[in-house]
Amino acid sequence: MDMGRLGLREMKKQMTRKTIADAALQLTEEKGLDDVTIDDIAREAFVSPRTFSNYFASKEEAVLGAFNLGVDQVLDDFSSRRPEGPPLQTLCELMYDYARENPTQLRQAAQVTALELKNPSLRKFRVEREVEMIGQLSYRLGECTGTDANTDLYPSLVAAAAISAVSASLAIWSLRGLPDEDLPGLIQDAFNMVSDGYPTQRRTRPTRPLRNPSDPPQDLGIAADRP
Amino acid sequence: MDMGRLGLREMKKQMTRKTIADAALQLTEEKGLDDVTIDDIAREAFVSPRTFSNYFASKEEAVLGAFNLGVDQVLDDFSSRRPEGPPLQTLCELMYDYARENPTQLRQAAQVTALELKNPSLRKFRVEREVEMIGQLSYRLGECTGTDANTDLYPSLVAAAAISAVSASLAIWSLRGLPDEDLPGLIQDAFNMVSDGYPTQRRTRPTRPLRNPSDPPQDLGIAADRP
DNA sequence: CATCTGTTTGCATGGTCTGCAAGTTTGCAT
DNA sequence: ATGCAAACTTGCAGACCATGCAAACAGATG
Repeated sequence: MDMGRLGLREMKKQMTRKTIADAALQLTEEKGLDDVTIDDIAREAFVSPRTFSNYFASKEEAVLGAFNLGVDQVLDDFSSRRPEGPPLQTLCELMYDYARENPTQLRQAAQVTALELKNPSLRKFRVEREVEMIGQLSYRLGECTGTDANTDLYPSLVAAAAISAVSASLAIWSLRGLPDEDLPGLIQDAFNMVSDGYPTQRRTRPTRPLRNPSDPPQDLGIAADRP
Repeated sequence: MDMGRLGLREMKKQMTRKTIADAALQLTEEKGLDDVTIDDIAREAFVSPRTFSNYFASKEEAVLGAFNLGVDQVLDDFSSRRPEGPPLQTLCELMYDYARENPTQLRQAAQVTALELKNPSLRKFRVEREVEMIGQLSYRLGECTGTDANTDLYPSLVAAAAISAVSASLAIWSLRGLPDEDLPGLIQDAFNMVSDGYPTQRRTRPTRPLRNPSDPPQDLGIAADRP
């Protein structure tokens, strides 16, 4: 039997996980993470403190668990693609599409930035996740470009550049107050800047318009093949 | 009075700090950080556990404290410079010079990578430091290029690119076994790759020779002004 | 020397993490 | 349905960690 794709057991587990994560997030927003104990979170989520530890290794992981960044999914998409064209361009397209199609998750991701301002202990954990992503992406880039991520600079640098592009876009978007529909444009700008070699002092397109005909974002990647 | 630039009190403090950090490092290499307690480190350093906590907030900080990366110094140098030329080129020059002049400290920095393989809990703390550096650098870049790091992508992206270049160089250098005199070349390669927009599949120059006349590293930054 | 300040230390407290064993729920096959 | 096995929850215990406080101590200063 298939039990609707997922056994009752697994369903409950996912639900418990989400309940705990949400409780952690809510309490953190209320009182600040430093004034929240694992016992508080467990009580709020109707589980024992011991069970909390079965799901998350720390308060911080729980809070971050409330955000399903979904970027992993993009990385999976990238991994399953046939290598064609400059990796940065592919990644930009994937991220751009993802940002347009999943505004909610991206909005959540950007909220982490705000949380971090009031709860600095979260930072370690978020950036560790980012570095983890860079590692995976770097490995995959090595595979599909025929370079060795352990020997060659190329995969690590490209991976780091791509993740920074997204990360920086989210940060700025957050500081701008999360204006609707702005993020995909920011992401494209970031990738363009990266693959153009960081042209000096070119300013980021202001909040609006999203599309500026005189500065077409489609020029992406052309710089990536120049010797 | 000046007491030879530094009072006895301050001298002792620095010495205690270093003693603790060294003890932390040694024990970590012996037994692995997970099997080392703060009490162990304190005993090894002839201080009370309470004093350990006066100096470091955690075991991990203590271990990292044994490495004086000195990159902060480079950032200070950068901050005190008159803005001229593309920032990435300036940063490359500074880092290149620093790498040539301070092989010991760079070697130490690269050793952190090795430590991380056996002690994953260190990672969080190291990358947090890196992100901290990106933040500072980004702020300074905003200042000296007339852009706002809170609004504009440019400063954050350049800062992230520069730090990744160094970080990736160190990682690969470490994996290659820290061959003498290789690092400055790697750093230049990394910065070149960054400021050329990550040309696809260009392979990193092999371990030797350090200087390859047919691939002059002096072409740095020329891509940074192309519109 | 006398005093003032900053450091070390022990102690106490509250919080976190992990293993273990007992009890409960779910999955699955009969 | 019934029963068994695997997985999950929970309480408890033990080790570790972080921090405030106050007393003792040592360097600085005049």
